[in-house]
Amino acid sequence: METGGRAGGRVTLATVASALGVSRATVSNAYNHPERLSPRLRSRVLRTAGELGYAGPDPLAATLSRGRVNALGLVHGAPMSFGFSDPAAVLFLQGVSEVCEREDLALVLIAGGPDSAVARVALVDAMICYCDVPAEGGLAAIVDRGLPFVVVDGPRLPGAGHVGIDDRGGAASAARHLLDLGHTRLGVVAMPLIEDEWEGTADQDRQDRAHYRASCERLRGYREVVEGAGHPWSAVPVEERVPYGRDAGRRAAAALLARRPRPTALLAMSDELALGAMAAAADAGLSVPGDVAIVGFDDVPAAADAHPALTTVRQPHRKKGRRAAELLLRPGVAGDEHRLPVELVVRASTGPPPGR
Amino acid sequence: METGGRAGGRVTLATVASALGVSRATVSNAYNHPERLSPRLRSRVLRTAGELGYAGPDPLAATLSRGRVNALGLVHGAPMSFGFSDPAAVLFLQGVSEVCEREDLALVLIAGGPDSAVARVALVDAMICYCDVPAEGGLAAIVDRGLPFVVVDGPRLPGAGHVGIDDRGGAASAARHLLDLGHTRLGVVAMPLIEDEWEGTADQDRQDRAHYRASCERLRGYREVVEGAGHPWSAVPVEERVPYGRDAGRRAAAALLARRPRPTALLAMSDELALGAMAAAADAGLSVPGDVAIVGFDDVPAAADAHPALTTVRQPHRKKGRRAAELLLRPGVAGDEHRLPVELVVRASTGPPPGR
DNA sequence: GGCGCCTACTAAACCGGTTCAAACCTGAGG
DNA sequence: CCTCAGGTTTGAACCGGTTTAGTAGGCGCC
Repeated sequence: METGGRAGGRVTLATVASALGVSRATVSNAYNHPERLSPRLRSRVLRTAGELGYAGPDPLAATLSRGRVNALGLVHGAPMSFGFSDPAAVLFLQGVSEVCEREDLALVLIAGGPDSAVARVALVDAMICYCDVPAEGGLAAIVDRGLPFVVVDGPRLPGAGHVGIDDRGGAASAARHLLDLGHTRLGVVAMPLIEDEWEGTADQDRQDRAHYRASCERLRGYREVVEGAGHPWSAVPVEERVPYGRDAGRRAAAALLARRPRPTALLAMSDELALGAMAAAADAGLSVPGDVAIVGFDDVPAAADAHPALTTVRQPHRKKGRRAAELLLRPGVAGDEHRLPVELVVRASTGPPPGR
Repeated sequence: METGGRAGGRVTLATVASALGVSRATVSNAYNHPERLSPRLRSRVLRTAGELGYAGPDPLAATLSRGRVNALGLVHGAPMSFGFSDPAAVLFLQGVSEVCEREDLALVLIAGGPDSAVARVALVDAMICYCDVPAEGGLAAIVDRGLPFVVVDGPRLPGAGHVGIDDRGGAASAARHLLDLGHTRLGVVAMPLIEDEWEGTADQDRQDRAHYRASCERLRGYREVVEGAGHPWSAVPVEERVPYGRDAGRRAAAALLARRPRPTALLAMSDELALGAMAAAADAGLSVPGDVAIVGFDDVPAAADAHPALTTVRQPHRKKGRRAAELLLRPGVAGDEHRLPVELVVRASTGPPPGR
């Protein structure tokens, strides 16, 4: 029976082996290669193990021998709890976890970015970097460990897989939609451009120094369309707030809507920001899309449920998660690039500018 | 010249040691106990390691020696992706991850329940069981491994920590709120009671066989109040749907609202179900709370954002997550029970019954 | 000059398994 | 009687580190 601490140390495979007078290899085989044992001996081994309170080979030791952990790592940027507060991230996680589940893998969440102490020692076979990766080798710890990895939404790195979307094209389609409706006074509700926690109106210099790839690309998409239509980009205010949640969107939009002349349309870099912007419009007593049109990015579930339903750029978050995980399971496929499609989804939050 | 290391082989601590003509212990110390080395030798070790492409001690091997993984396991019930689609679960995860982050631990997500292959071999120091645990030893795999664990919202198990809420009391306060408003014809939008994927109106027999602890308790809370007020429980239809998402709530509520006489108030066992029920009310052309009052359970963020804002029972999801994780960090505290408070939050989705 | 003490380093045991080549049976075929 | 085949079982190397007890040498102290 199981009593508390058994004197004489822990019960290991060796304990069982010597209790039976067989070799350790045999006990190991009883668990891992039943067919190599006579059924009779095998059942003796298992019974004795049971009596001794041996729960089977220690996973850690087995892992060391085998060299395979059966776990995928997922590296988040700063606050990990953040990864859960962003609906887009949650969808991504869902996608990753679907694959993990199908393949019987554990999913190891790692906070603090790719250079954190945790990332350096986490027990995984491969890593997914779902965080903004500074192009100049912020991944040293992971690369040095020799782990295969894929970068999501980040820069394309040699030797690593890559999954992303056409951020620029998606942003461009959002901007084009507004211009097509006749808007000329636009404002941008921006995600952070640089990791300095700064808030305010990002001038051209700051925009040029933008670091985060997704922010960069989306900004560039907006800009290309605006300038392509013959409007000066300098007339489009870019309000940056941190972090990138709903409240940030609300504050950024409040600032934009307080401008005179007031923008007639807002380009938000994410749905969360857009949803915050809708709240800001309500705060200001403005109707959407009557007084101000708002378009988001992501198409999270809340976008369709919003009042009015949010026009946005759909990207396949779950599929991104699945693809990232699958990339790591097929050896040799790392190095591949996967760019998933985006699509403008026109709903009720956009319409022609007032007075037109 | 690398006489010590075998050509073609991997660079290990031994490779570095023999390249330098020092012992392995010394190299190990260079990384783990710098103060035990002369600075000069240490820098020689580090430099040589760098030249040889040695990235530092292998985390897996180090873990085997040390006996500590620095990771917490989180066991989910069936589809893990589910854990992410339920907003309450996401909040819980956030709580757990906050602690993990603070303590520099990885968070290992494990699908398939506590008896899955993954749970059996996952590399963790302790487990959080965030899934419905059959009271009769469905946790054998984890118990056998000797891992400390806490059960969340499940049965109280000997030797394990426990975190939960007063489900019965919370449910009771919701029911009492409706009765106080004057409602007499109630309906229950239920989470699954038994793990058989069944759908329909749960009769008394099925209610008695209910397995899932939270469902049981909430049901009992409703019932006690209803009967305490002198109404027959048999007159209260309990509609069970699976899974426990918004769509399930919508279908269950549709069935309830199609009854004649129609219930004037719905008790939903979760906010997701309640939100689905609100959609069903809209489908039926009924106003909330004018024609039908709806009360949820959980107080997820979407509850406050709903139209009308949802009356519900608040439970501290994040705190539950934090508490569960913290319980595992303090040795010897396992075995403790933590019952967190709930609180009725009255919003706009409840009011007096029509014609009163 | 003997003694204790400190620093810098090492040898060897240990963590708990997996695996591969070789040894050991046992029975069939020649 | 010998050989060969085939299924069982084992010895020993290996996975890649950490750690403890202990040694060698240098130094101050009386």
